[in-house]
Amino acid sequence: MRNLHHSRDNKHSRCGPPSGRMLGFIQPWLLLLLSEESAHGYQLLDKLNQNEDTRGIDPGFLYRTLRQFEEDGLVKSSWDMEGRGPARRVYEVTADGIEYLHSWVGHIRSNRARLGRFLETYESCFG
Amino acid sequence: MRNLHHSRDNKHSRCGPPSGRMLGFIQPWLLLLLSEESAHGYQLLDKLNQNEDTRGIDPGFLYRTLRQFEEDGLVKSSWDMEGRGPARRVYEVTADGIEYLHSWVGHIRSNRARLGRFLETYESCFG
DNA sequence: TCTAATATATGAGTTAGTCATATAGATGAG
DNA sequence: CTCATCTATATGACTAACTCATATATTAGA
Repeated sequence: MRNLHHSRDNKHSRCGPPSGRMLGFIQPWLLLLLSEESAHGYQLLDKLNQNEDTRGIDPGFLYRTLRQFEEDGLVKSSWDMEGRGPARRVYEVTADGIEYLHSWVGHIRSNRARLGRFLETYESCFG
Repeated sequence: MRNLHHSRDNKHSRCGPPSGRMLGFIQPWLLLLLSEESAHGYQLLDKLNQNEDTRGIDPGFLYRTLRQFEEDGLVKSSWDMEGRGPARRVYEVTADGIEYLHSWVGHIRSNRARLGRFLETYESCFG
């Protein structure tokens, strides 16, 4: 054991200690936020940081993800030169993006159910 | 878009399409199964393949994970030479392993809750 | 004796996400 | 005016967590 109890001071282990964020969790949030209203990266970064569940995302990851979304046709972007500060690249979700979000939600539901089944088995063994 | 709807025929995308397994999901199952009863790798592989939620795991990954668990003190192993076929390395969970499983479950619960909160937000926007 | 099942293991590659850092325009303090 | 800071986007290098392919050895059965 040693440091394994505590999340991040553990350099050698490859067995995925209970810490860190779930993978592939930010992306559906991005599409969902963009479904509510179009926004630029920095704005999305702000919104994600206001939600405890999505806090602390790496900006580099966010911007790259948005560009990838655009390459995949899930969003499209345009420059907003108005207002103060440097130009913003404003993202808008496409019909494909919304469709994709819907299918993503299906997988989220089934993953949630899977976690539930694990917990049931756990509880029938302990507690 | 294009192939993005369908899980795996998608070479370029980095945005995590709704497909594939959740990361870090097999490991708590391993500790849980070993809490129920000690077993060797091949046996665990069998049990995982009988559960739809954990089916299809890579044997190499399983064996490496078990060795890592042992290095971290979560399990301990001994050789079983009896019976037919080649020798089996039998794993037994340790007290640390069980403690670790409990803390893992805490994170699983909170991840499940997070998915729930995402779905709530999604449903308040669509459906 | 050849094939298949049981059993464990390693090397190489991929993917997703992190960390560090670069760049640049706008704004306010002194 | 100029320097620091905020806003905003972006890239390079790295790492962690798997996946894929393959190696190896023992035993059982056709």
